[in-house]
Amino acid sequence: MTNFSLDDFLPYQLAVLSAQISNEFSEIYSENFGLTVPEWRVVVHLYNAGSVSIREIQARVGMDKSKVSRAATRLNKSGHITKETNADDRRLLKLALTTKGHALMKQIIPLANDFEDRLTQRLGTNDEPFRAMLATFLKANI
Amino acid sequence: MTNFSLDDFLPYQLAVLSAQISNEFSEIYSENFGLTVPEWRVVVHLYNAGSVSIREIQARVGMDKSKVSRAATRLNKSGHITKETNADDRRLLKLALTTKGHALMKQIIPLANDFEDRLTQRLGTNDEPFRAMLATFLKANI
DNA sequence: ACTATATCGTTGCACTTGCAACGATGTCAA
DNA sequence: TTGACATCGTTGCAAGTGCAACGATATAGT
Repeated sequence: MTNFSLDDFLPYQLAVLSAQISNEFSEIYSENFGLTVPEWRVVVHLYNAGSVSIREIQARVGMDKSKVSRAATRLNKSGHITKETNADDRRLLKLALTTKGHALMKQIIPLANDFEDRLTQRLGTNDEPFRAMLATFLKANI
Repeated sequence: MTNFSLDDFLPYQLAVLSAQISNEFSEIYSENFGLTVPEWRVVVHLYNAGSVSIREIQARVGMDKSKVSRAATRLNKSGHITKETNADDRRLLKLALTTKGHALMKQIIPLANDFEDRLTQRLGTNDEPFRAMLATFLKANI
């Protein structure tokens, strides 16, 4: 009789932990600002990267282009981002934050940092090595 | 101007890593045995726990009861598990692996262990502390 | 210039998901 | 026993998902 424990299985552990933390944080930007996870990711990337295409966001934050496209449509309708075609290559879009979108980020960032701080406290002294390993693992796999 | 890097944000890192590893592993049981993630979790838990209710699986593997219910229906139709009502409390079901379901697990477990070994190799010497922290974090949060 | 090929963002489709509502069953107090 | 309430598993529904196909645009070879 072969043994197998789901609790000790790394893919399962990661899925549970990731879902839990993601839900905790998404409550913050969902309840306060009505954002979904894909919308949050798009907005953050635009905040950092300025004016970029759908394709670049897709490659950068690991979401299917249809997901990015629909998130961008919603954000555009809600007035948080602009969508214009790139004159140099008219297949591409140029997405960018509006003033309203920028103001939104200014509000969310402190909340995100607070959340991150609370996570750090939960990890205690293990925080630094944990993050180091996460970074290493991510770098090796992407 | 406030700064914020998605790459260093723990919820994002965990989501990306978890999705990637989960996809890698799900290819194994999806392509070889046609299982979905919820089905895989149900089958594993039945393999470990014997005869249990939907409710217990829900609590144990962190899935909504409707998700467990639908996975159980599919597994029942494919002949991998049995569904009978619990005589002591007829609100409850008793789910259990069939011979076919058991044989399936016997095939998958070695593949799962192989996958876990390859993950361990990828983590290298960081494997043990990484898992220790994961376990601690999970225990503190569930 | 013209044709074949590639890339971009959108959309249709089938499927999954979470949530609420439901019927069925059990519990407990009056 | 009866009635109020709780719990179990299923199902309807709206929303989200990945994937493939599509039109529009760009590129490269001839």
